[in-house]
Amino acid sequence: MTTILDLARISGLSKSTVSRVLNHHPHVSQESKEKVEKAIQQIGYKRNARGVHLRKKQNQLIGLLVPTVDHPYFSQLISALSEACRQSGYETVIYQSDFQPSEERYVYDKLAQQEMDALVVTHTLLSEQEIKELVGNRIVIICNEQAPGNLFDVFSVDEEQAIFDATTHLLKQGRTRLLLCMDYEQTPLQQKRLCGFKHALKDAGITYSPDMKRNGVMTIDDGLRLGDTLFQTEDYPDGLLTGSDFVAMGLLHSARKHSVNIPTDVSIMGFDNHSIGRASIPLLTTVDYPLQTIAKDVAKALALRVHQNEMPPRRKLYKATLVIRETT
Amino acid sequence: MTTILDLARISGLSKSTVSRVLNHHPHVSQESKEKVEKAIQQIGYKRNARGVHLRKKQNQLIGLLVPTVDHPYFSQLISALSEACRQSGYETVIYQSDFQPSEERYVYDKLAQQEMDALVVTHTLLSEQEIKELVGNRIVIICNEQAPGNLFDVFSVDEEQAIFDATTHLLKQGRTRLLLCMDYEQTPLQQKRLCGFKHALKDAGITYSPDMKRNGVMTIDDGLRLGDTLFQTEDYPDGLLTGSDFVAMGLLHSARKHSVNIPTDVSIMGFDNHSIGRASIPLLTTVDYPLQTIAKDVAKALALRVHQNEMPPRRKLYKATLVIRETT
DNA sequence: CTGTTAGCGCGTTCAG
DNA sequence: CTGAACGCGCTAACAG
Repeated sequence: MTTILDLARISGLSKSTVSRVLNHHPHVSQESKEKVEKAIQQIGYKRNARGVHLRKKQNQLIGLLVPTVDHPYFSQLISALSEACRQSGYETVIYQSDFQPSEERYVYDKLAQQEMDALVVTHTLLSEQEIKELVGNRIVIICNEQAPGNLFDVFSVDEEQAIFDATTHLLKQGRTRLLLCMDYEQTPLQQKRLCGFKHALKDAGITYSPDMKRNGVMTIDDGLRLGDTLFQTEDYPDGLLTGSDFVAMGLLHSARKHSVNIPTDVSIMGFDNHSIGRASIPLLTTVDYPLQTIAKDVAKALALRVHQNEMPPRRKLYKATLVIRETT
Repeated sequence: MTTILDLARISGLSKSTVSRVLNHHPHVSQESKEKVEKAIQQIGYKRNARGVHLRKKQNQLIGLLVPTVDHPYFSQLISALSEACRQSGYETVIYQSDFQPSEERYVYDKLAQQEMDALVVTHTLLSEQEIKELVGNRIVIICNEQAPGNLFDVFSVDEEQAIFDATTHLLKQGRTRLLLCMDYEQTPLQQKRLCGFKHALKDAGITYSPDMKRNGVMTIDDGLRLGDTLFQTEDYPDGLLTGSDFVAMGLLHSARKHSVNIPTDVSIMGFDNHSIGRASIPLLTTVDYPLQTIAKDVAKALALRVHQNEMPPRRKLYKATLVIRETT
């Protein structure tokens, strides 16, 4: 491998002048520039990023913590965030926690060890305090996960309102025996959703009971299984609220298999506004949120903090909207 | 930020002994270990990865080049590859080329500049020679993209055979007016598929004509649009081969909308064996391949080459299998 | 078992 | 406008 020292020798200039040319500094003579350019061509020089990273104490890398990439919600999020970061000059490294706190801690440790300039957290089982303790003064931004925002910037959808609206929509159609499908109940996000759900029920004068929620439902297959359990009984719910369009697709399929008519017998509400909802029969009612906008705001905040991290944490909520189609 | 020099001062040892403790070298006294451990606790030392990377000329980072992450095939691939790499001690940074050669070149340049230890290419518009020219002796592995394998390791599904089998399956059911849906025809992978398609047709005594293929079909919405075009005419094809289960879902939906019966009027073949195919009506016939196995083999090859890159390139083909359900 | 010494490749003062 | 010198934080000979 060749270095800027080789360039210096060949061009007859010093290391520093070569560096200046490489970094397009303003005050270098045209002559020097040309000499260096020629030397670069001559020996096929390639800059060594690792030297730069050490010297500049930056590596233009953003960590992205997700539970799993193989889920339409997270793959959309990764796509948007990754693109937005790249536009701000940062590449994205993916960390999958697989819902394990131990894996999460591992990632925070990587951040503390400066494997990346900042970390975007999209799902966590730890509290802000716990995270803070692990990462110290390094940069963390929380995206679409519920958190108080006392210690870190938080950009997220108002999940409570989203589920409130969705629930209210079902209630207005006369549905009363509702079921809320969640993935991991103990996460703050799911707690918020449960809150919105209870709130809407209360407003409608319906008393909430714990069997109106279901835990561990996240994939198409989960939806299929849940539907098969539900629809083989006689007193299945008449309104199903899911946390993902894919779960809704599973439920829809199962309903049809059991000759349960959608939406006559049961209403189904998706979540995420994935394109699959435009190819389902009947077309899927779902919840949409401004993912692109969120991603851009996160990338902006990231760039800002990398440069200057002494601001107090910010918090921004985004409004979700119902996309009413045929399953409700 | 504290450094190993601080640890050395506090523990009364030298930099090197501290480094040895940190890296769990065999020959260090219990006493030294304890001194260093104590110093670490005392000042809350965290290793600076960037120093290590420069010194070791490695950063335990694997690039993963995909056209887009927001596609079920690629998000599955990323998930599997990312997990397999992590098990080999490598993290994964995602590069989305968005089907732009310019973006691709940008990534190869990053590799040449040692932003990562190696690159896994899952889709490319450049030839092996062109890539080689850009990356020099740095490590590239091609995964599930067709390539001769003269210059790089190639691990991929036998796409030609896969489409040959799928086509033959349709032909055996008496389908004769077939249509092959592809994304970007000019990629080597699509060329291989087209090959398998033609081959099967020839074996059945059917002459291939260019209107038996369709370009630019990749998403659910593409499938919906294509179906709407197809099914509004009278002489639509009676066998549809797709490159993705999602495209198949779009076609399926459109068929139903136009009162075209599946599989009576038209057979539809998916690709990828995504779980969505288990929630479609009718259940989707599709093509399955051993993604986990491929990912593990890629990760192994990666680790091998990082350590010793002087082997000749290897090539391994994996067999795809038909999953026959109800749409054919 | 430990300390000394030398870089890894680069950007950036500070003089001139 | 340019060069000399320094150091980012760490590992790895080599000698003892």
